[in-house]
Amino acid sequence: MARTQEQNDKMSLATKHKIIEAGLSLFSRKGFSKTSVKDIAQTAGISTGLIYCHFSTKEELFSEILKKTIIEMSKAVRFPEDSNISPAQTFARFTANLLKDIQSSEDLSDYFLLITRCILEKDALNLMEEFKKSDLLLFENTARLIEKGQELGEFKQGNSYKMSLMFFSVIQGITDMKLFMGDKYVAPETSDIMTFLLK
Amino acid sequence: MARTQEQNDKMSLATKHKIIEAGLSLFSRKGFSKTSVKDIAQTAGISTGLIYCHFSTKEELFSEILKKTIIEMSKAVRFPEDSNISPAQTFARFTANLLKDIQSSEDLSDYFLLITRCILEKDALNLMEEFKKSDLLLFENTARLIEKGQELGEFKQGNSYKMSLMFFSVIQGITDMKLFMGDKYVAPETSDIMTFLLK
Amino acid sequence: MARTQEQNDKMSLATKHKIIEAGLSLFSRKGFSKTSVKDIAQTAGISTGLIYCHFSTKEELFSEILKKTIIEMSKAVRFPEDSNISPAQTFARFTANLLKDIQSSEDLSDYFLLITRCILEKDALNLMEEFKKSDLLLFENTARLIEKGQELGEFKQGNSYKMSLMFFSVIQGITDMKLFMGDKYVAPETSDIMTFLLK
Amino acid sequence: MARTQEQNDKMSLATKHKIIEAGLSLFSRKGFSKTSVKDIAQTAGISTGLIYCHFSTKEELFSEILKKTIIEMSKAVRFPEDSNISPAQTFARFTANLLKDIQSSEDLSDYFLLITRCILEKDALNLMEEFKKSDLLLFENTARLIEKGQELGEFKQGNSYKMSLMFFSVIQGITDMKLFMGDKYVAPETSDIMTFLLK
DNA sequence: AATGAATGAGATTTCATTCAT
DNA sequence: AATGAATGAAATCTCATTCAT
Repeated sequence: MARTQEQNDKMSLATKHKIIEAGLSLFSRKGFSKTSVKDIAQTAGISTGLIYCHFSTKEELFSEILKKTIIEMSKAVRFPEDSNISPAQTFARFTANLLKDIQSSEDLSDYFLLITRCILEKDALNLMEEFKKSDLLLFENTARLIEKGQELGEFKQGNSYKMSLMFFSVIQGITDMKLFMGDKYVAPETSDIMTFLLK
Repeated sequence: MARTQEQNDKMSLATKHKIIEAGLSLFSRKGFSKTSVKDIAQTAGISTGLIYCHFSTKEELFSEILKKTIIEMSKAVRFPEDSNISPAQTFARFTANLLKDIQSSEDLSDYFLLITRCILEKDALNLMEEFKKSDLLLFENTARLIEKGQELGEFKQGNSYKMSLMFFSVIQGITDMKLFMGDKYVAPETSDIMTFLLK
Repeated sequence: MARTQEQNDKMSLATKHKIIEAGLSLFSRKGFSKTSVKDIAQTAGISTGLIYCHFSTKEELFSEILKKTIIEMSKAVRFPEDSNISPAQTFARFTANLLKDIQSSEDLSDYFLLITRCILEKDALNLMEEFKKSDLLLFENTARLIEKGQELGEFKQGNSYKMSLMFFSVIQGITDMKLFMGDKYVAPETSDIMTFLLK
Repeated sequence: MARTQEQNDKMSLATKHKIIEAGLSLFSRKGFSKTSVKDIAQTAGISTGLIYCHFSTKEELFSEILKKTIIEMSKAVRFPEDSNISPAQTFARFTANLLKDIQSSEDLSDYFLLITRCILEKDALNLMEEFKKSDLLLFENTARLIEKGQELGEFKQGNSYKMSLMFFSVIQGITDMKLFMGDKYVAPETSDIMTFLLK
């Protein structure tokens, strides 16, 4: 008897998930060019060919992972509208989490690494298309959060979009340097980063 | 008639220079993997094989370019001991220059691009070796400059090495984001960056 | 409740038929190499694996389709022994039908296309084996029809087998050229083809 | 000392020639899909990679060979304007040569095989583009030759272009059948083929 | 020193075939 | 019988490196 539709879907999804996990991990650590499809398959514990049942090219796999990454990050910075937590606190928590992640090379830092490492290997323009599809949501969400903080008098005045970009520039830079220097890197404190936002 | 030793040396040096120029330009714009040895030869206006008379592998060529780049940057941040210019002014000038370069994608920004783009593609550990050879001079010079500023009461107190790393992290991040976003990027002002340092 | 033997057989036969239909259509239009087993399954509306319940390899499927095709064509040229229609008329009708089919890319022309396109992609020798199994019936039937025509004084004298081959060569060539040139092809008339047979 | 430009050109040309020779032979005998680039390289006695110094893809190699083939055939059918040989004689010679070639699987027949076998494996439309580039010269040259014959009263009246296509259809068909049947094939005589043209 | 043709190892990709369900 | 996820061998293509001249 054939497997049911449901069973197949579950298998397929599980495999796709394994591939994306392996891809994220390898792309973010080794970059696009130095990560081979074979690598990814081995890490995911499947055959090379199977990857091509789920993604038509290596590029497409990368693209999809990047898209997911941006969405994931976007979620992480989302400001809880009805919450009692102030923008400054949201930022501080997010930043502290990130710094911890960067220090221990986990979760969130993978996302930044992916963007840092891999985007730079590829046509920035092509990737901006991906970004546009995600509507630059991340930067805009963050800008909106900054505006809230400015209204509440927590943050300095200024162009909120520019400040949002500055914030992510700093994070990018820290992620880069950590990757680059490894254990030699002495990470800044949350407060160091908040300096340019807080009054 | 055979060329004299001297003539040969001069030619050889000129060729090597051409290769390094071409390499810096291509590696910083396209990254290590996407730059082929043939590309470099064509840009330098020489034959592919000739590169291997001067460098034994593509890796070595990259390494040498990186080393040169770090030394060059190190020079640019060197604090003029006997000058009348204060550390804060030195930093402000350097930062302003850099931001201008980044905006117009020139000179100094090439160096940062090279580090950002290419280091990340390679084994961070391997490259740290290169760095060690260059003695992490850049970061230490900068740390010393920060110390001077602290003595003069211009800069915040704190671990100067950590602050030095923070400074370069910010610069790295800005270079990345500019490359990534192109014209969409709204660069910060010098003063935004100096916030991290100034009292 | 288990299906009866009979029901199973009927289903099995229906499936096999669907596969052969899909195979004929795709092999004749796209050729052996460019037709994938998955293509055939999709066109037949079944799963890939099911094809292997009915045919052990892609080669075997092709072989079987070819065999059927040759038999089918053989039937089409069969001379109705007891009929009032003369050999010349039989030929003329067959040829006219064929030319019409070729012009509109239908039925009979599929058979010729299959032979033209696909046989050529494969080991001619291997396929001759298939042909032998079909006893070269087609060519011989046709030769016999030519002999009848010769007896009746309708056709030129000559080696009837050779003339039969010549006839099919001409048809093959026309099918090829039509496929190759598409709308640019100006097909010959029935009479043009009959020239070499008729007195 | 480096090789001179001339030496390099000679080497390069010799290699390209070897590749084209090997390609023509293999493509015409085995078809496009079943001929691997490795095959061609081995037949040409060179490394696989070297083929890609001369042709950017397998498709391009095939295309170039096809173009050459069409030109070559076009030359073979060219009517010598000022000659004493009549169109009928030109045709008869060409046809006789071709039949001989087909029988012994040589030279000219390779060209027809290439067209027959390989064109059919590929997008007819794509290849028509190639043909258009060659201006369908072959068919038109032949049509012109037929017109001469008609003026001289040697050939039947009728649309010369259509007759030209018919002629090549017959040749194609014969080449196909010969390939298909091998030694079992009994080829027609020159006169059988001329029937279509002669009064 | 200089050339660029040539090599060959390794990457991506395709697809006939198998297999667990 | 039926499914389609999974495999793995083989194909195309790239490119750092070598080598004859």
